[in-house]
Amino acid sequence: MWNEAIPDRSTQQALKRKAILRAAATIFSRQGSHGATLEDVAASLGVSKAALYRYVLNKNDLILACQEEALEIADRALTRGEDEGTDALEKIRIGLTLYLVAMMEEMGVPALILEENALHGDEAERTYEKRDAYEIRMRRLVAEGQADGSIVAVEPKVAVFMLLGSIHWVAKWYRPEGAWSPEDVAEGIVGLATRALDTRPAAALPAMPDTTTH
Amino acid sequence: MWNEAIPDRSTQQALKRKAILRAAATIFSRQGSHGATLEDVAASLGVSKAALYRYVLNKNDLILACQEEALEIADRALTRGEDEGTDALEKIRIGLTLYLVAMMEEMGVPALILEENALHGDEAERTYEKRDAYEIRMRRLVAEGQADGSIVAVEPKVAVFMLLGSIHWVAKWYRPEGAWSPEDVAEGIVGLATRALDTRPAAALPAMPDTTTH
Amino acid sequence: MWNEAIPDRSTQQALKRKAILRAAATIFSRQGSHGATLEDVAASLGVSKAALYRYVLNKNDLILACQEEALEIADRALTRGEDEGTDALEKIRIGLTLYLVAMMEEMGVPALILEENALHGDEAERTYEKRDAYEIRMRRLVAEGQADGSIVAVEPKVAVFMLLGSIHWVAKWYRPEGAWSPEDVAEGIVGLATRALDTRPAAALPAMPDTTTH
Amino acid sequence: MWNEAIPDRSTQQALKRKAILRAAATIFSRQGSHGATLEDVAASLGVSKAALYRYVLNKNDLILACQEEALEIADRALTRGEDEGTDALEKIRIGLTLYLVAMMEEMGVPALILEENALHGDEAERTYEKRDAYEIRMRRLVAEGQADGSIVAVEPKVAVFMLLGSIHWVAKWYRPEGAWSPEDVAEGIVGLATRALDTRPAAALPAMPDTTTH
DNA sequence: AATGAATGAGGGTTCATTCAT
DNA sequence: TATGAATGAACCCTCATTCAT
Repeated sequence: MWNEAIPDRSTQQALKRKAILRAAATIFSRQGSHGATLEDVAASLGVSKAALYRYVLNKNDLILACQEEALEIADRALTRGEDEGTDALEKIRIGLTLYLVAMMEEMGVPALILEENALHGDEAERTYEKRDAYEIRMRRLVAEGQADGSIVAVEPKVAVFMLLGSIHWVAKWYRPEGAWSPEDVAEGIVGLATRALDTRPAAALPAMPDTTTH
Repeated sequence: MWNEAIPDRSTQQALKRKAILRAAATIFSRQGSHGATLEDVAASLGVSKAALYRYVLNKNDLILACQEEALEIADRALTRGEDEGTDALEKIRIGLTLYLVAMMEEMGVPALILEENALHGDEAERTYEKRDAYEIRMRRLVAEGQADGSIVAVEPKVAVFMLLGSIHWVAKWYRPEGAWSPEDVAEGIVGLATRALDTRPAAALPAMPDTTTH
Repeated sequence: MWNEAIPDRSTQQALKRKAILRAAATIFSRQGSHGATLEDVAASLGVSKAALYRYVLNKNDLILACQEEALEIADRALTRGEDEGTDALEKIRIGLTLYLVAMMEEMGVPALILEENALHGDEAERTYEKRDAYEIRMRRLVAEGQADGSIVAVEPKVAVFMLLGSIHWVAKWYRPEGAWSPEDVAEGIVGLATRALDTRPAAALPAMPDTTTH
Repeated sequence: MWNEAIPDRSTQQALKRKAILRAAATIFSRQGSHGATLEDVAASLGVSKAALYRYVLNKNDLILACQEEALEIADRALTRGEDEGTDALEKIRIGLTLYLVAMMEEMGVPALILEENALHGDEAERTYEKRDAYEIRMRRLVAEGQADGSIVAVEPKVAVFMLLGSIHWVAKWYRPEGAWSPEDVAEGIVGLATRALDTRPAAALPAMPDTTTH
């Protein structure tokens, strides 16, 4: 009854692992996976480098786990987009917006940009496949939008690359300390990027809090 | 490996340095500056690692030079855009398109993406300033476009981040062996990205050669 | 009075320490003291690594204790050999045979082979001295055998090294799961090794159970 | 013509690799492969740890190479024994003696004793097979000797284990600074060990230079 | 001008050891 | 008493950099 709040051991473990992923994602995202040391990650959590190894197999495993987490968030977000959107463009808009917000909340970073040779090992193959699957899913939505009249005629691949570029780039410039909330940023950037595909683009776009520091 | 014509000594030097920058840019862009070794760069040129040190001070200098080169190309491209475009949106469109094409031709990569801590040293400060100056220049153009009626009302910062994200992301997916020429890619992606800002967006966009491998 | 059967605390302690030594000896003998981790030892006992520290000072102490145990077994065996053997060769034969059997039974390994730098600390000196003392005792027996006519003329040192090599090597090849019992092995290998010294060597040697797996 | 004596680059490389193997074998033999660090090996050659990596893939490769070298020496020695010996016992005697001498001369150690888990990787499997092949070859010779009447009736496996134990153990006690030359040691220990198998054992054995330090 | 060789510094990983529970 | 968690030291390995040739 009253020990509901006391998490058992395995929950503790999971929480700590989650915290490590979060810290790692932030650092990987900024410095690149090769430029980030486990020492960096550990220091940002106030623990020793060796302590990480109770929660993570090795650096590669950590990178992989971050990427997997991001992909799952992306997938879940897109699924909700498909459920809630009325046309394909709206599905994409919702999917990407939720992705950015969820990443910020759960991982502390808007997106995870990895170098080409960041992942290796058998597990990595499967992760790359998931990433490809996500892109294909997006392309299908673009094609769907062209069928339902919500999206203009463009090569779907280019459309998706353009969207993902805009989205992922947020990791390069967004600072949580700034004046914009995660929602501001997500709606602002996704609203703008999807306008490129919109067959009936609005004249005005969501306003964002003014700031001189950004 | 690097026998061109036989110009005088200092021209030779300059040519070889240029070749090194090109090779380095490609590799840095793919693997990140920390994930790429000088051995990688040297190997891609068919020379020994030690040979690089005749043309480059050290790894940091090499990274810096790549970044400087890219910024100069971006600046030159934008200047031509400003000269040739009739309204601000067109200036941007031309500036970005020329940037992508020139990068491909001169550096072998559509863009150079660097990690946050890739540059260090005194020289690096100045380079960061140049990069900021370029972004500010872009933002001014967006504001100009909002004044001249070619660009919709959006926070200029967001507009520029969205454009640069789309543009830089090309480095992640473009493969020169593919069916799309540098011009195809540049026009395709810039055309789409700038449509997001367009007050009078076209219904159709430039078609691209069909391909199943992309 | 009535708690005779219930071993008191210190007996319990001693029993567990003995079990740890046994487990450790087996693992050290196979993997070398440096190649074996305390984790390995603990796992083979089904306890946690930290638990070992209740019974053992540290890894060095554990190694030392194993070696001491082995030396005591060797000494006791040789003493029985001297008591029971009629000539020096027989004393040696009995001493070595009993050693192998006792090691198997008490320590789980036929012999403990340690690397040169396995032991360190002050205690280690005394252990090395005991080991030397055992070798000297063996050499004296060889000399005694040359006097009583049971052992051929050889440099006693070489004779002892040859005997101990044969004996210790058993640790490298003997597998308790195999077809040979500890007694088979001990009599077989000691019988053969001592035949090298025998002035009246038998034409035949003790037969061993046939096996194709060894 | 006159630069015959100047070894070309690849010969230099081979020489240095050989020197590394020699140094490593000595240290591995004394401290065990796990107890020896590459720092130890490098220091004994007066070079830096990193320098080793120009000649060796990694530590495992180094261990493997040492073992391979020892096995080749053993094989060559046994082949010469088979060529030169008149009966099987003499073949073994020659083969083992040459092995010990050659190991001392070429590797600086009389034998290489490795822990059970010293080798790993795909290559290791093949090395273990070679080692097994050598033992089988020895057992066949024992059987041959029982057929030609030179060797007494014993289980060949036990005979070979006893011989190899005596031989390998030399690594534990032989010191090149001592009064015994490699030949003294080899003939002394092999002479004694093979006497155990001899159907017509000599009454006396080769004398060895007297020494009180051994 | 170019290269092979060598090195020091740094990062990933393991492990003996300690400590709070 | 026993364990999970944490750590510092040590080791393997890589790589930017230098140097002799």
